[in-house]
Amino acid sequence: MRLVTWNINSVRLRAPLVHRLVDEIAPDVLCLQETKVMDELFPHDELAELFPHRHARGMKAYNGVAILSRIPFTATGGDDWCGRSDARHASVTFEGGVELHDFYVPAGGDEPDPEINDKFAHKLRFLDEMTAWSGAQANPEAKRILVGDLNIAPAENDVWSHKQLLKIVSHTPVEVDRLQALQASHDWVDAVRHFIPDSEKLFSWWSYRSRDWRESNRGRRLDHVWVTPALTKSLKGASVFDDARDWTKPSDHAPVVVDIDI
DNA sequence: ATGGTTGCCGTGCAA
Repeated sequence: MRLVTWNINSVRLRAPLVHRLVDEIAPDVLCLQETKVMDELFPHDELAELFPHRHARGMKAYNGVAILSRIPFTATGGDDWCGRSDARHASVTFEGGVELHDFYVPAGGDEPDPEINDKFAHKLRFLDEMTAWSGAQANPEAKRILVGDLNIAPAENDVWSHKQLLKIVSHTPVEVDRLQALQASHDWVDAVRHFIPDSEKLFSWWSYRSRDWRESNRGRRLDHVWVTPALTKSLKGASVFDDARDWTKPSDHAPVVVDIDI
């Protein structure tokens, strides 16, 4: 299974780019975030030929996640978090029992202080709820995959400058601690760092606000693919498809690709 | 220290 996660930043605007993605790297399963469309308006017609199986949870203008697949699923779901119905989680189960969870974690605003920034407080609460959820079902036999835009770049080489980003939301110690607690709660394995060493800079997002994203390369690794230990031996490869960041009218995120024997 | 860009919607807000 070739699994791809991509913050597409409007699935209606960029449905043509999904076609190009399929032409170039042929995902079997594509997990999207920031679809920015309510379910009634999801562009099923444009995507049905590429992905006959689709599960979308969206809302108007903001957030929204979707799982598109060539492989059938046997169940679909998705929870609400922090008491809000803001379409940040979708899940499916494949034959054989492998669960896939697609998340869009709140970005958290600009000010990294939960006392004065409600959006940052929401982000921390969201991560705490995810950790409780993940830990409650932890089981060494379980075959689960967690992907998405987690809006945190945890390691020094997940950002262009560790020192300069320590007080920038997405790389502050308080968020990184929360993400590590989530990861520890089910012994989640980072499928991308499983193949690409920690010593290597690796990013999946580059701001629109730079003249030449590749030349300045001020990126962050915000998009992640994790698997439970029972799936570690099934991992076959991982990469960031940064070519897509150069496409016409690109998303500011690049697709993250993981190959798994399932 | 500042501003830089994008999408959706409606001319502001979130990223």
